[in-house]
Amino acid sequence: MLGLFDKKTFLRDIPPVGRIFPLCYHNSLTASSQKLSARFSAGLIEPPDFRPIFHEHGYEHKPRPLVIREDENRFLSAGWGLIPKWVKSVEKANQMQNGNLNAKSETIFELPSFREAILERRCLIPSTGFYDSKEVLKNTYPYRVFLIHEEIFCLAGIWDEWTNPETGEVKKTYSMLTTPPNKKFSQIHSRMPLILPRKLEDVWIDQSLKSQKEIEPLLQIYPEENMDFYTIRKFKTDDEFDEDILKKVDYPELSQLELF
DNA sequence: CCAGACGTTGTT
DNA sequence: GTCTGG
DNA sequence: CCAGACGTTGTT
DNA sequence: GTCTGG
Repeated sequence: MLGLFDKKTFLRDIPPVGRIFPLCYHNSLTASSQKLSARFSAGLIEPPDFRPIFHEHGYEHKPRPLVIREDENRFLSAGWGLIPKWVKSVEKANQMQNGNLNAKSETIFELPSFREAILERRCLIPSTGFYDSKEVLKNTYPYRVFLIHEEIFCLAGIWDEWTNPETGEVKKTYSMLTTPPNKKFSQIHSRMPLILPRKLEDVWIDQSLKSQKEIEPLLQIYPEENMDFYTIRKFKTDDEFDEDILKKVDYPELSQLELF
């Protein structure tokens, strides 16, 4: 039974321990900087070389514009995946960044990585649609998800600043909050980004809110009525500026499966 | 006290 | 930085 | 992005 | 080489 024969059979027949499942980590921001400035009443966009992003992939950690409030709104350039300021090594920082693409809204006030940021450093993550994949029979089908009545909307984020102990470089990073899905979204995924109703955008980045009691009521599951989605082509690497990711693509076998 | 973790996802 | 486990 | 896997058999 | 998972 045991011995030479058969480690691999054993591993395959038992659910893999620690198997990791997909997170929410594909986004887009296809608006021009003029449009973004107008939408958020903020000048000079950061990063200064911003151009519309058709497919942003979280594990690339590329700086992109967020919106924060100081005296007035302003853009802040940060990379996806929050590195807490207390992380001591570059190696740990990289690991941590990969693990912190999302922050679960249900536990965000307790966890060491997030509890200070949720009280003090909330940000808007402007988006023109995010992407998520549905898994069916071991295949993945990517979807574009968007709001029917709002070309540009905001996902809830928190951010932090970390100093690289080797180079002294200061890095700004952020996490995207997640919630359970609404009924419609649960067709494709079990977790959903926290979409902020437009009326709550100002409140979210209001720095005078500093307690769990005030902030917790903002962590709501976005209602499905204003959301829609459709299937798109599979993701590729280096397709950040490839606008055909926006196009609807049908998967006949998926439509077949959905009949049952 | 010191060392090590600090996170996300879902349940074949 | 702060908490947990040994 | 990077790291790691990448296969076969039959069915309690 | 290419795909998947994190």
